[in-house]
Amino acid sequence: MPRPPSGADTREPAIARQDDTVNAIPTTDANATPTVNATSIDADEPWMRGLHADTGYLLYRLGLRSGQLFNTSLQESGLRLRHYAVLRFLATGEGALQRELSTRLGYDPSAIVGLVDDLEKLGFAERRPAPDDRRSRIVVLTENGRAFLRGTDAAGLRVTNELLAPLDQQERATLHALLLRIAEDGLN
Amino acid sequence: MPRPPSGADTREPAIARQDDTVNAIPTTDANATPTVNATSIDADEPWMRGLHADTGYLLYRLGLRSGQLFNTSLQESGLRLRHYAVLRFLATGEGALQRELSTRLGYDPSAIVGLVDDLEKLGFAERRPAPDDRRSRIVVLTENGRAFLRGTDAAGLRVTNELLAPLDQQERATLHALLLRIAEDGLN
DNA sequence: GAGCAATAATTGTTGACGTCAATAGTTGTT
DNA sequence: AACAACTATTGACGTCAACAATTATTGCTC
Repeated sequence: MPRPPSGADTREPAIARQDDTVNAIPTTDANATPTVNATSIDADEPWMRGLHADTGYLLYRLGLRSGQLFNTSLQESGLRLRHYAVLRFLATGEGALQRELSTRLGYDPSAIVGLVDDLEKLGFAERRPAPDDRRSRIVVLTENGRAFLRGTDAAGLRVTNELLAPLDQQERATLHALLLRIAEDGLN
Repeated sequence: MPRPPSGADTREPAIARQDDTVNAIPTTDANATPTVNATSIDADEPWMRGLHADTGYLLYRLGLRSGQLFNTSLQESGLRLRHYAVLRFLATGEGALQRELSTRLGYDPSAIVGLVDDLEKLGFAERRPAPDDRRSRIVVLTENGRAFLRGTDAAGLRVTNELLAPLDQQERATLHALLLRIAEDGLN
């Protein structure tokens, strides 16, 4: 049983397709690669461009690397990137419902449960009953959690620095701005 | 036994406490949060910035989204992003050793095995014995594989377009250039 | 020319992760 | 009082990355 990549992701994430620029195809494929030689068939055929020609793939790959860097930098603290994300989110406000964490961070509600469990176990966060709705729990940072964030802030910056090493300050700023535009688009 | 954040990715199972910075007590939180009020403590403290202030985290998150988009766009073909990556890599050259695929694409050798298995099963690629080293296998694109790439190229472009929707052509170019610089740094 | 370290492909295992379905407790509405 | 919608939670399934171990093979060395 190989790997029939059957259903997985989900239902139609509202793919707003737009062929606007798809039409703008090269049209320069004169040589139809008769034989399979030519050590490096330069990208005169769109479908044989290198992967790095694709911004989407670059994002995918750099995202992986970024996540890995974050995780290794966090590993001695016993947390993972997702815990860190929750902590950082909690630090921006005044505590949040688990539901809120789920939608804002993009994690499944069932994932939030485990993450908050871990954070609670480490004393970095607490669940408190919501006063107005007994179904909800409000998750708040503890003083320990704040201290932890203070302590790992430098490490976080170091990771970002390492990742963006080849860029100067100016370029980092524009990169960040561009990424932010994309991220906010999808209501992340 | 929910999820003790113990050993996972690598060694260092230790939960590891860190008192180092715990001593570095606030100094600016005059109000020791006696209650849980104070609607929004503005980001005058670096460690309570929003997550989106971190380029690394943005990359991580957008990488996820990019991967998902790619996968959903590919799912009807029975392949996943990683298969597509292999195909695209094969298309750039003249076939490759599995070892080569592993190092260049950044996947574990054991992952390559399954990927090539699937591609072979679909008739998109073939394993051939390497003439000079009987340990190695050379993986080559079949004509079917080429046809498949031609067919899905438009879909790939559509995905990238959707992802980068909020950016105009100029901005996409600079984003791509910046990402490429980063990617090539780590020898991807 | 027989041993021996290194290497390529492979198998198997483990933990993290995303998705989905189901359930119990709760809320608001009718 | 009944019912639909919602929150947190549990459990299951499949994908995926990271490793360890194994087999076949190579190249080196003594």
